[in-house]
Formats: sequence, structure tokens, C-alpha cells
Amino acid sequence: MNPCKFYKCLADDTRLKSIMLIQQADEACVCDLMAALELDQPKTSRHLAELRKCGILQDERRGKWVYYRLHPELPDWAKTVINATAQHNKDYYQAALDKLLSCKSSVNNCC
Amino acid sequence: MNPCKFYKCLADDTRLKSIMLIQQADEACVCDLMAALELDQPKTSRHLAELRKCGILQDERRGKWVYYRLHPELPDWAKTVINATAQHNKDYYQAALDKLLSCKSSVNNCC
DNA sequence: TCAATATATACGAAATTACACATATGTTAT
DNA sequence: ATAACATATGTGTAATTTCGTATATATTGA
Repeated sequence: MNPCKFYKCLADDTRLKSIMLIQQADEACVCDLMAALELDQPKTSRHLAELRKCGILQDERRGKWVYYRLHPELPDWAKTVINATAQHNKDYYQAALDKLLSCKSSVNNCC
Repeated sequence: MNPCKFYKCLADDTRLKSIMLIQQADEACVCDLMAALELDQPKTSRHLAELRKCGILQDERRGKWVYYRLHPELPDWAKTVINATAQHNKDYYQAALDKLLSCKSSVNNCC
């Protein structure tokens, strides 16, 4: 994991917030993130694909849905960076996280 | 310090390596960094100015030279991020750091 | 098989960022 | 005041990134 490439991945609001939400929620599907971040589908999917291709996220299809989580083989320093960012910048993503969690806990399972 | 803006600053080889070198060497002047990174003067200066303007670096003129160091009021999480990156990615900047340190310890004071 | 839903990607346009080159500013010593 | 050196910045151009729209792929259930 080249550090400059890693930071290029974090250097975008959509991607950084997606990472923050996934780190806090453990996992999220594309439609959850679309709703939480109020983004259209291609934009959400494209940014998640970029994070997957560079090794930050791992995807797993379950039925119609694709769930993303932090890649388990992410180097420790990168996990440390993501953790520190999430712990000390809640203002940056709290509103979106609230939406995400209420969506996940609602009666209708997903989306 | 908005985390996305912070990561935009780190998302460039010149800037990220400059930060790594300054973190390791405590401080460095523009000409030290030019030599260590083998960059031309305007490019080096412009990237350092960007890091100064966003609050990551602090500059201090001493005679003809301008020395840069990590900004003392950088939030702790940002310092943690920079530390973790530097500690676990020595390959990324070690060659440049060797040049920087040999330059700083040479008889001719600077540049 | 077909319709509905979720996700991914192709492609050209728009926006942003990085760069090279020239020049300006600030400092020191003569 | 002038020359020499270190650093900063203005400007147009090139490269990169992001985006919107349309379309493709994958899964499920009727």
C-alpha cells in the first residue's frame, strides 16, 4: 500500500465519508451509503469501486446487495490512520452515520 | 482542520515526502528539501506554501533561509496520522532522508 | 422467460490540480 | 546602491480527477 496512493483515496468527501461510515458500522451496502450520503447510485458505486481496487475496502455480494467493509489485510498503519480520523472527526460524518444506522435498523431490511 | 482538506494535502508525492522529511528531521529549509527530493525551486516552494496555508506546516525565516516544521498547533489526530505514516513507510522516503541529513551535516551549512 | 431491483461501468464534459517558465520579493554583503 | 542568493508567486497550459447520463450486468421472484 503506497502511502501517496492511499491518501489520494482519502482525499475526496464521498470516499472519506464512506470509509468513516463503514468503519463505524462495520459494513454497509451501496444503497445504505447512497441514502446516508444523499448521493446518486453511479457516483456512490464508482467511488466504492475505487476504494476496492486500491485495497482499502473488500466487497461481498449477498443476494442482490453488495456489502463493503474495511479490507481485513489493510496494513496496521493504515487502520491506525482511519481509526484516528474517525475517532476525532465525528462532526464530519455524524449526520450521515445517524441516517445510516436508522436505515439499517428500520423494519424494511435494506434500502 | 477539515479531514478531507487535510488528506488532499497529503495526496501528492512532493507534499507527502516533504512532510515525512520534516517530521523526521524536525525542520528543513526550502533548499534542503529541493536537494533531497531533486525538485526545482518553484515546485518545492509552491507545495510548501500550500501546506503552510492549510495549517500543516509553520514557516520561520532565518536570514536568507526559510525553515519549515510541523505546525505546533496541528490537531493530535493529524499528528498521529503523520507519525504512523512515517514510522511504517520508511522505504517511501528513506533515500531522500539520507540526502537531507548528509546535506544538513555537511561543512557548508546550507544548500 | 420476463420484470423488477441492485450494482457496475463506459464515455465525453466539466472541474480541479500540477507544472514550467518568467518574474517578483526579501535578505545579506560589498 | 548594487550584486548575489533564497524564496515566493503570476500566468497560461497540460494532466488528472470528478461528474452526469446512458447502458450493461447480476440476482431474484413471478
